[in-house]
Amino acid sequence: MTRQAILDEAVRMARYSGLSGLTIGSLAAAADMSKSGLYAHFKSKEALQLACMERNGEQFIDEVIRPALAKPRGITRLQAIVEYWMQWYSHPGGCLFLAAAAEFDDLPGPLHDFMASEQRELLESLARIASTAVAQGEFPEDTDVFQVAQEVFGILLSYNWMSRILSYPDAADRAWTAFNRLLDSLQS
Amino acid sequence: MTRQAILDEAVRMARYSGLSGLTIGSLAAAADMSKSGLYAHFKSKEALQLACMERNGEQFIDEVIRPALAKPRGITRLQAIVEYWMQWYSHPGGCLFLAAAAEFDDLPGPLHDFMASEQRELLESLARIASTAVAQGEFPEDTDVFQVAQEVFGILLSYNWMSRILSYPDAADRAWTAFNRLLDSLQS
DNA sequence: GAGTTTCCAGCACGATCGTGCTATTTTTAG
DNA sequence: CTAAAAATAGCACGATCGTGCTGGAAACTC
Repeated sequence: MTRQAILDEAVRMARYSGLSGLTIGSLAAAADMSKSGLYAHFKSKEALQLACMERNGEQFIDEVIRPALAKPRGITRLQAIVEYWMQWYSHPGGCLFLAAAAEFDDLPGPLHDFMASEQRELLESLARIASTAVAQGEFPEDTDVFQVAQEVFGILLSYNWMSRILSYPDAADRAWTAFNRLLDSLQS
Repeated sequence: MTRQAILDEAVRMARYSGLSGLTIGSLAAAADMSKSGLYAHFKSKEALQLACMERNGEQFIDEVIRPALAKPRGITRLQAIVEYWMQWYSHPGGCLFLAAAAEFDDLPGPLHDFMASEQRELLESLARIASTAVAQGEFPEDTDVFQVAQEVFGILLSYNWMSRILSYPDAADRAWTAFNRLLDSLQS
C-alpha cells in the first residue's frame, strides 16, 4: 500500500519538524510523488496529521507496549517498558507524542483531542502494568498506581530531555537510579 | 520601548503556536502595526525568535529563579523553586522552553544552540540549589546534585503533562508526593 | 525653529502554502 | 481483451509567508 509508505515517511519527517511544520510539498518530494497525487490519499492536511499520529501510535505499540507485555507480569514488566520506552526516545528526530503534545496542548480542535486521548492511553498503560505488580504482591495493596505512572513518566521525560537536548552521557544511569529509588520506596 | 512590547506579545503568542508557528503577519496584527514596521525592529525572523527565547528567559528569572533565591538556602529553597516552577507551567499557552525544546531538539542551527544553552542553565540552577542543601547538611555530603536536578526536573515535566494535557486534578498532589519521596530517600 | 535621525506604513517581490479540477496513466474486474 | 475503477500527474487558484525598498511622520538635537 502506497498510503502506508507515505505515512511512514511523513512520521519520519514530522519527528523533526513537528506536525504543523510538515508540508505537503516537502513530503511529496520525499516520497517522489506529485503534490496532488499524494494529497488525494488524504482529504485534508488535518486528516494527514491525524493519520500520522495514528501511525506513530501503532509504531509505539509495536516497539514498546507489545514487547513489554511479552515479559512476565509485575516489576519485571514495568522495568521492561521503561527500557523499551527509553529506546523509543532515541528515534531520529525525537518522539512524535511529545512534539504533538507541545504543539497542541492549548490549541483546541480534533488534533488536540486525539493527542490527549493517546497521551491518556500511554499513562494508563503504565498504570495498568504497575497494577500487575500490585496483584503479584510486589507492591503494597494500597499502592496508587497512577502515582507510580506519573512518577515513571517523569523519569522518562526527564531522561529524554537530558539525553536528547543536553546530551548528558549519565542520563540513562540517573534515570535507572531514580527508577530504583521509586521501587525501593514502594517496597519498604 | 516599542520593541519590548512587541516581544512580550510575541512571547505570548509563541506559547500557543510555538516559535516556528509564530508569523510576522499575525504578530503585526496583534501589535497593531504594519508588517514592515514591526519587521524593522529585527533583522530577520530568526533574530525575532531568538529575542523571544531571550525575553522568555528573563521572565522565567523574574517569576521563578529570583523568588526562589529570596528564600533561605537548602531544602526550603528547593521546595520554593518547585512551587514557582509549577506556577510558571500554568501560563496560558504553556511553557515556551518546552515548546522550543520540542521544536529544535534535532534541528541544528542557532535556535537549537540557544535553546540548549538555556535548558542547561535551568538544570544547573536546580543543581546549584540542591547543592545548598548539601552545604547545609540537609543532604549527605556525597549527594549527586545533578541526579537530584534530573529527578526534580522529571517531577516538574510530568506534572506539566498531567495537569496541562490530561487535566488530572491530582497532578499537583502527586508531584509533591514524588518530591517528598525524593527528599526522604536522600535523607535516610 | 531648522535639521538630523529614528520609526513606521505602503507596496511589491518571489516563494510556498493548502486545496481543488482535469486528464492520463495504471491497476483491477468481468 | 475490454470496461470500469483507482492512482497519480499537471496545472492553477487565492492566501500567506519572509523580506526588502522607498517615502513620510515623529522624535530628538542644537
